[in-house]
Amino acid sequence: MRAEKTDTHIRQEQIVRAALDQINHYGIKKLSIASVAQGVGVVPSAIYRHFKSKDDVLDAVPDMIEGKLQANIRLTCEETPNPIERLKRLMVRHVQTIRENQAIPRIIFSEDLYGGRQGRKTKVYRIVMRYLDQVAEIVRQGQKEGQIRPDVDPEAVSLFFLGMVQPTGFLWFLSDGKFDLKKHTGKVWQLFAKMIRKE
Amino acid sequence: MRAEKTDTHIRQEQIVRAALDQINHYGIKKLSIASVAQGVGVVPSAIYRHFKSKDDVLDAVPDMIEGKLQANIRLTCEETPNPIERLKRLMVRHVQTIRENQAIPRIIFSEDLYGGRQGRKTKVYRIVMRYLDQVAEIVRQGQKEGQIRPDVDPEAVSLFFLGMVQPTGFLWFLSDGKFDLKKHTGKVWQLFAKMIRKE
DNA sequence: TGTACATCAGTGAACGCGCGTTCACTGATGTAC
DNA sequence: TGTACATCAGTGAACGCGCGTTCACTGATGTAC
Repeated sequence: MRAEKTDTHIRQEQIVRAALDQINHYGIKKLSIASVAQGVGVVPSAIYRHFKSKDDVLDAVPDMIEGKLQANIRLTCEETPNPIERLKRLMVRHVQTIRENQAIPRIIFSEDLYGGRQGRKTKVYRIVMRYLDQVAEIVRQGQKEGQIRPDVDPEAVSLFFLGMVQPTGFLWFLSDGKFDLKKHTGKVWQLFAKMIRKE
Repeated sequence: MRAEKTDTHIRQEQIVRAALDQINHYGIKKLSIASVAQGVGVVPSAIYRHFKSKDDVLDAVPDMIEGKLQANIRLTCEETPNPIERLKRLMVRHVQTIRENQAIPRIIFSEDLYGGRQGRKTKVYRIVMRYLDQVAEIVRQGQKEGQIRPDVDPEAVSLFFLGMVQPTGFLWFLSDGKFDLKKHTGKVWQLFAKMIRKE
């Protein structure tokens, strides 16, 4: 059966999305041009109409991840102006995003991403640093408004923010979902809030 | 040239060590029976005298990692009885270990480890949880001795301990060493100590 | 002390599978006249 | 409105490479007699 002819811009997005899906469900190791093609509903060689190589497909994946991170920040900031509340909701969103997209840790830590091509590491580094900067900015805002202790270093806090989210997500992944995410993020958040909140 | 005939127990250790080395230098993706064999100084097929398959070689790697983590705990506890000092030194050691063995994050997050075989995930989960328990135990000790605030949850603190170390190591890896590990772990430790120390 | 044999690690050639990639061809869609 | 042609996405067969794994053979070491 012949697949419907579709504009290359649309196909490109479908392909990247299919790649992300494949990674979510089966992991990077199983990601092949064949499986991506099947996800899209075309024959493997058709992929090469839209991307020059598998590496080119992988190149597009971090951009999609950045999109999700940035959306989380935007949505959170629209939701509430309160800095501490922002941090809390951003954490919940972040955990939720990881939960829905196991692909994110899988990709971000994967060799298949970094081994293949120069510069991808730098790209991901930039994405993470940007995210951390935005978190630090929220912290500074909170200090200016007097809700967050002025004697804590915003950069360090942003690292801790990541440190709140990364290990829990990791353990959740390792345990195949048995690690109680809600309970542990709750506990960790309490401690985090205690650390930064001005009494 | 024929390699010297060597006892299988010794060879097995050499092989696992060589695998770890390969991963440290070139990443998991490049880990092949051929490269491991070269590291050991034998011909690829010789590996099969000592391991049934590549998967069996990979199975042995997490044990070696656990050995390093446990050694860190042991050495630290021998060095000082002070709980807060223990945590600090354990952090330094942990970061140092990651620095020397990029293989550890590379393996722990890798699909090549989990994709291959059932149960390896569980094994790593157990290793990490054990480590966290030991950290939590140090925290409890500190609470008993009155140096650590009694109102913080030891489990949450142990997660934060991991959260102090994991993201920094990750960023260091991503940035190819440009991320200033010493400076940032210093900052993060200060914040961590402030959080748990009883005034 | 010497001989015969068993054991076992090392070797290199070969196999087979998965998979990324190429290529000539097909057929649908849009466009010029 | 109809015809000819260009464009471009989809197809399937085939190629080639990397790599894990097998296997028959080699040769060193240890052991029994």
